[in-house]
Amino acid sequence: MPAAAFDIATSRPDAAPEFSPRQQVVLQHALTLLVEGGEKALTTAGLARTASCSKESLYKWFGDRDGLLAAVVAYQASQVQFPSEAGATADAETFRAHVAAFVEALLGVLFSETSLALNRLSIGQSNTNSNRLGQLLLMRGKHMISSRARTMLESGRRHGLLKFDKAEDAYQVLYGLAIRDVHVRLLLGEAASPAEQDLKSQAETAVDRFYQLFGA
Amino acid sequence: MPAAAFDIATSRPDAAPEFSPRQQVVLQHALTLLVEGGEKALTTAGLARTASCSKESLYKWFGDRDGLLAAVVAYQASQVQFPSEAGATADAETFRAHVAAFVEALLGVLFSETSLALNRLSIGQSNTNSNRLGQLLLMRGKHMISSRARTMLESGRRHGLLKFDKAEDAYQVLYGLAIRDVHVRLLLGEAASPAEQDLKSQAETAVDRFYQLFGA
DNA sequence: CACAATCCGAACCGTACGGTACGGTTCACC
DNA sequence: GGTGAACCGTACCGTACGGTTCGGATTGTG
Repeated sequence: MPAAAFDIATSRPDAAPEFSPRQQVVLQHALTLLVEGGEKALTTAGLARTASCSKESLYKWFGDRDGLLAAVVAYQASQVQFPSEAGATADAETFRAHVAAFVEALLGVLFSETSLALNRLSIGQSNTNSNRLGQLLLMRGKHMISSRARTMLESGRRHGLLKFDKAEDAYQVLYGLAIRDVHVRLLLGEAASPAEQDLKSQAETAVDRFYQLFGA
Repeated sequence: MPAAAFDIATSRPDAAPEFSPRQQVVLQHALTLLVEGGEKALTTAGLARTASCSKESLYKWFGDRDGLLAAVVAYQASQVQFPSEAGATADAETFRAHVAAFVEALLGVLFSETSLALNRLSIGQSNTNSNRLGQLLLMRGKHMISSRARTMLESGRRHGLLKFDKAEDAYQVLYGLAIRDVHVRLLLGEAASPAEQDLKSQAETAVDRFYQLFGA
């Protein structure tokens, strides 16, 4: 493996890769290409042309094509921000609103074109390359979010607002209630129905049902 | 488009493609290659060698590579069987068991390596080729199953065992409770946890929660 | 100005794979 | 036995793309 390749195994999950501004611009172009045309649209020559850089620079910065793909995933993951635990769980009403906001943000991220494109990319590669991309996406994306969610839910349990045994299970149910099969259908290229595009009400319904199951 | 290509647009969703026995053997080999190595492992030359047929025959039967992929999806879809509505909803107990069995079968299909491989393939191609594979998989797979599920749930409602407004919504919730994010995690290459491999108890828990939400 | 580093643009190479052509074999049917 | 269709195996072609190399332009530094 080239020394300049973006190394996943040794990089800490929370260590920002810190791409240079120029590199970030290039990665943004790569992301655009990916969103528009899928993986086969992201060729080294095409990216070099689009981003007005040389292939030499691409290989210098990212090692090889796989390194480039990994960098794109890492870059996008670093761009995604979640509303942080604003205020330590005041009353029941605001906590519930907090959960709903979390779910809405989750839907917003998962249903965005960029997230879909990266998931498609990682899934398409998941049985090659010892599956580096899938691991990266899971670590930087899903596991990150799920740990955030667990602390939120456990905070609700501490305050007697929720009741469950394992936070992980509760989160999984919340996820299932919110996402259902919409994610996979979008990944497969189906368009979201109008109702499914109304993230706010989708989140509300999911939280309603979640409280029916886990409300104290 | 070659005349011999497997045509999706005009084929009825429920019309069996009726591949010849020889072709089915070849498609089975293709499926094996796909499961083992993903899309890039399924080359026309490789399939010809593995299945002991000539590339000329492949192109004669399936038109081109896309036609081959479509044929693989259609073939596998035709292989999947679901337990049919056995007996028209006797008592509450057996109906609930029926629902649980349905969910367990659903989990069994979605988590199988072949289903995962085909979903990975279709998702990977979903932003090319005007997305033929995704459409096919959705029509032959998900929509097929969901219509089956809706009639089952509506039967339960008619007998006063369930309560919901729209069967589609109820099914989506049942799906979400059962699948949660496991499907996507498997698609990304993560291994299922031991608990997630116990389909029967997973299905039971999901049905429990479903009844908490929609039981009459 | 001299020097080094960086990077762009373009040309180039090797390879893998989709698709085609063709000779030879089997087999059903007359 | 003769004929034709279906098919196998293999060789072949064109192309697209990953990766490398190189000349020249730009920029920064003492």
